[in-house]
Amino acid sequence: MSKIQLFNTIAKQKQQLIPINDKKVTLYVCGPTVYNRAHIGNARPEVVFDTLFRLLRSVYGDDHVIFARNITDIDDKINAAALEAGVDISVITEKYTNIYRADMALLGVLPKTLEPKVTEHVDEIIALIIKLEKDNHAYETADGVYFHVPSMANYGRLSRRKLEDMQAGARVEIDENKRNSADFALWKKAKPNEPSWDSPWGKGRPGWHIECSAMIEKSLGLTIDIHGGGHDLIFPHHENEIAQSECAHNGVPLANIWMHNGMLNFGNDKMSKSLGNVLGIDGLAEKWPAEALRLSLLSAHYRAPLDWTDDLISQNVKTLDRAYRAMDEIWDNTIEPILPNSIIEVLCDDLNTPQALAELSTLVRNANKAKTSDQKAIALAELLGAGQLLGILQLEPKQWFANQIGQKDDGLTAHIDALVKERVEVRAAKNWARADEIRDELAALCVDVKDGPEGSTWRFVV
RNA sequence: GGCCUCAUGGCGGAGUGGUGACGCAGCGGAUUGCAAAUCCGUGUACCCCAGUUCGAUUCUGGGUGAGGCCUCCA
Repeated sequence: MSKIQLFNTIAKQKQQLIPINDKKVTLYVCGPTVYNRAHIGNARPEVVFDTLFRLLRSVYGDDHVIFARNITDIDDKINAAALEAGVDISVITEKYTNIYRADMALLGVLPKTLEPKVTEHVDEIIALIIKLEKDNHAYETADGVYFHVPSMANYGRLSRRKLEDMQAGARVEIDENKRNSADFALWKKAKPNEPSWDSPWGKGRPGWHIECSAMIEKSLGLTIDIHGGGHDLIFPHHENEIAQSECAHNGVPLANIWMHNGMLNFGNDKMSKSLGNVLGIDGLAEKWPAEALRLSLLSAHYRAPLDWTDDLISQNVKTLDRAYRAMDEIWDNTIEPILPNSIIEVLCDDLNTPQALAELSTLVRNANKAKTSDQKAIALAELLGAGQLLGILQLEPKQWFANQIGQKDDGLTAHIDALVKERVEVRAAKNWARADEIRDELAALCVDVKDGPEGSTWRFVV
């Protein structure tokens, strides 16, 4: 069995993944708050951890990996959106949950094993808070229940922060309700007309961090193998998850390996709604093949920041085009995928996707050089397997090329066939002028003709 | 102010204590009626200054530059 090395944020180095139970490898990634559409930045952790999921499944078996990603469906921003639209929060959350799932499916992200929601775990959240309060890690105030950070001796392990340092640089306003400025809300008491749930502290709703602690405990156990999310979640979100869970569980670690993906950069400007440069997945997918968006997200190592540019996407469209062209030449829909060891090996080294793409280009070259039917069958099988691991190259090549210029009607295809047929005839008559003229006409239709000893073939190009 | 990343050719982007992947673009060749595609070959790079070392892009220290977090933003 392949050994998987992963960079553990908490240890600041690569460590071998040793599952607590290799028949039940557990992975949890923080998911979206469903109050609007997802942008491409939200997609990076989805695509990165989906690739990890695919690798884990290939190593431990499809049925032995449990991947949970939550849906946060209780939140101030959801309340605001619901209030503005004059509807119940469930209308907002259901709408955007469905859109989110559809967007991720577009990017080749596999469905999760579990998709816990906050609204379905309010009881567990309350139980956890009661436990923390009983053990003097939490206290009630006029507006809620807070976790008392100084009650945890080793708080700050993940983000390497010291309580004193944080207070020195604290920019948060002093909250008279809190005993310490670092304390954070476990439960917020409801203001009039806010959506709320009953609790021992009256009507209210959970704080931000507690949901993940409760959902992990219920769905996956006290300690999970891998916990992932964006780099920006290290503090305070993951730090606080650790605090809540470990204080409630007598110090039992919440996760053995913490993984964090780097942020996407957008030129000089941070993507923000006020700048109007938020790149939605739906908008990008109208302009580019979704598969190229996924490949672009995998083109840099997951921990590195990634500059998101049109040029990057365009380059990855070319990469896919080349791979599909190679597959098209040796296509046989009876071939079953073979997972190439070269790809598995580099992915096992902290998910080195750029190196995997280098291996992929070798596979493409092998496919182009394949002469015998055996060579072709193996080359195609390995390309399919590489695609399966990376979540790309899952279309039939013909479909990819057809998608490049949208839906084709039969009339156009017939027209192209006729032109190509005429061209074959004039070429046979060595009427090169007319042949070139027809090629120009075809080029205008985004059609590329290839002349070979056995006639001419054509395909759509970008 | 505190914590954390990063710095590789025209561009993107891996990796390594000793000939510096891979892709795109460029160039040469094969192939082609000419092309396209494909194959073969090829030039150009490791931020600066010290130190360790026979030897550093790779390790250590310092500097400079960029980014992230410290604000319920993936």
